[in-house]
Amino acid sequence: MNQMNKMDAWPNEINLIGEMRSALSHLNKTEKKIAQNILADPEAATQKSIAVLAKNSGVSEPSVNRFCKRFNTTGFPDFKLKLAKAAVSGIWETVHPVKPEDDAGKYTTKIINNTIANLMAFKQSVSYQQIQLAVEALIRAKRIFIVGLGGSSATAKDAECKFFQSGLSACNPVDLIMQRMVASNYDAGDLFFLISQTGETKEIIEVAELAKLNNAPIICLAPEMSRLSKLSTLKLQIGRVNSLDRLSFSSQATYQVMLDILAAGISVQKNTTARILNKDCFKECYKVI
Amino acid sequence: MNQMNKMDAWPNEINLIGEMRSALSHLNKTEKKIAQNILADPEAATQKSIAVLAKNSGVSEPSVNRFCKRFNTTGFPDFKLKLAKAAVSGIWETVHPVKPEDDAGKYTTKIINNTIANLMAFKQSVSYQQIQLAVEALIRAKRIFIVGLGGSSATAKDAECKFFQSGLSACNPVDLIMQRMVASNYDAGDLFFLISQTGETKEIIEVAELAKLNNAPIICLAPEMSRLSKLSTLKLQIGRVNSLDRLSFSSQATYQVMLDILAAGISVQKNTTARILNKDCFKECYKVI
DNA sequence: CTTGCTTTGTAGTAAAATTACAAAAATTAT
DNA sequence: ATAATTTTTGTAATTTTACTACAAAGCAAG
Repeated sequence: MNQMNKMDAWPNEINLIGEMRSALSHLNKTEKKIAQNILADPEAATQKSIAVLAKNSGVSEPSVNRFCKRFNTTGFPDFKLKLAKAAVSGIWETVHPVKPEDDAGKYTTKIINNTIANLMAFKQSVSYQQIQLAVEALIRAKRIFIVGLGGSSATAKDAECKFFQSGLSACNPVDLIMQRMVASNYDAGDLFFLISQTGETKEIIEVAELAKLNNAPIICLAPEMSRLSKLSTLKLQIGRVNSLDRLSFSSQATYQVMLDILAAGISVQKNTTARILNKDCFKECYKVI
Repeated sequence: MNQMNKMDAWPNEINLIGEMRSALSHLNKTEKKIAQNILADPEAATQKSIAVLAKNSGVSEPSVNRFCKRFNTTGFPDFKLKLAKAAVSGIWETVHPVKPEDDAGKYTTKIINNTIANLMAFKQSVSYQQIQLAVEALIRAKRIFIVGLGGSSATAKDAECKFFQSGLSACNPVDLIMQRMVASNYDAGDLFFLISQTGETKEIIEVAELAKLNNAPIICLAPEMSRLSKLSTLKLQIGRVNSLDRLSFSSQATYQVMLDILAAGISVQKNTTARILNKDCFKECYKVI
């Protein structure tokens, strides 16, 4: 329980640098001076006294103190502590773009950090209620049809596998004609689970429209405000990726984590004891088919 | 580079808690009191003043100060800073299991935090050199055959998609007979990319053995020391999951991130300008087929 | 048991951070 | 445009915190 509280408190502490960065535009002149001075080398800032930092930033000591308190810290020492934690975690910005001159060490670190940053953002934006509703709907459904195209086809396959392992009847039609067939032949108890990273792909929207014509329930895993999202009964929204640069973005992992969460929810809700992933289990699964 | 140096400097700073623990037996009475008090809850210790910590430990303030200096710190504040860093890194090692009584908020938080913890651990254990070698091998290959079964089938599909988008010739045979066919008909320039979360599944090891018989190069994405790993030419090793409990583990996301890293590496290496993920790109991709 | 060494604590000092308040800047109303 | 009000920033004093010098206590060897 103590552990739990610690876990809830952790990301905010770790992301202090990220918070400063994103707050930068809303800060006034004096605050901006301080923020920029710290962000220039956060690691070094943790070694400075308030007097030195104030002088370097060209402001007074109380200004630095007030600045610290604005970022949910009790004062300068507490701020430095949290800054040190943030510096260690390495998650400085929301997105570190991969550059052509990066070596293996650099792009590896960047991709991992970006993924973590995305997950942290996701954690803050995610709606537990929507997850709860989705879990209930998935369990209630007699058949679940999962559709994802292009980059999301792997995610769809993953969903099929995870839902199936949780004891649900999940099916992932891969070809377009099959998808349309399924969507047009809605039967009571069917549920559509549509996945799209853009939420705007023509073909998946067609599937959604067909399903909607038959008043079929649709759960979507898509960015908020997207066309697919608007067509859906229940929206599991994931923040739109900031950049379209394929090298840097790593939101797909977030989609996969959402599936992990749903699978966990299903198992918890069904009071299923955790299933062990071994050969016996596999045999058992395949027997059902 | 700055990033790099910081990472090199890590262990000494981060291991303060470990250092204290291992030094415990060589410490005298007073020092031991202090160490035990700090180790009981390092996180809490970072919030205390030297006076409080001294009183709690039943020693005087200068004793605490001297204690700090013994651990290569300039004094108490510096010690606290390093302690905080160490405490943060410790969180990454912890995996919190999902429990049947957890509500949506709790299991969601746990799954996300576990995934982040896995990624942090991955970041520390990953070999840049192996990634570099894998990227080079992938680019050199004329044809890449990707195989993943069960839970890894989605990851394999994902790999196919990502490699293909990076301009490589990737193919993901899904049925077993096709996989064996491909493995038995090795041609110069072929490369096998085998994915397994256990590294022990019989069917994928068969594929690896067939490929090995033909002296085909094999890159594997599997836990270290697994049978699959031993059969491979180049090993992209991902730490084995601590627990087999399917509810809690979330290492699959780590596999996906590894693919993101490889895709980034391929693009960087090929000096490809980042490809924009839009309809035009898709059309272009399909033309190649 | 006393001498010399090490360890620990006390008291005083220095440094660092915070608060209270006043001055300056910015905003609003006249 | 200017006076009044609010907000922001800095100065100075206070308080808290950490450190140092030195003395006392504990311990070991002669």
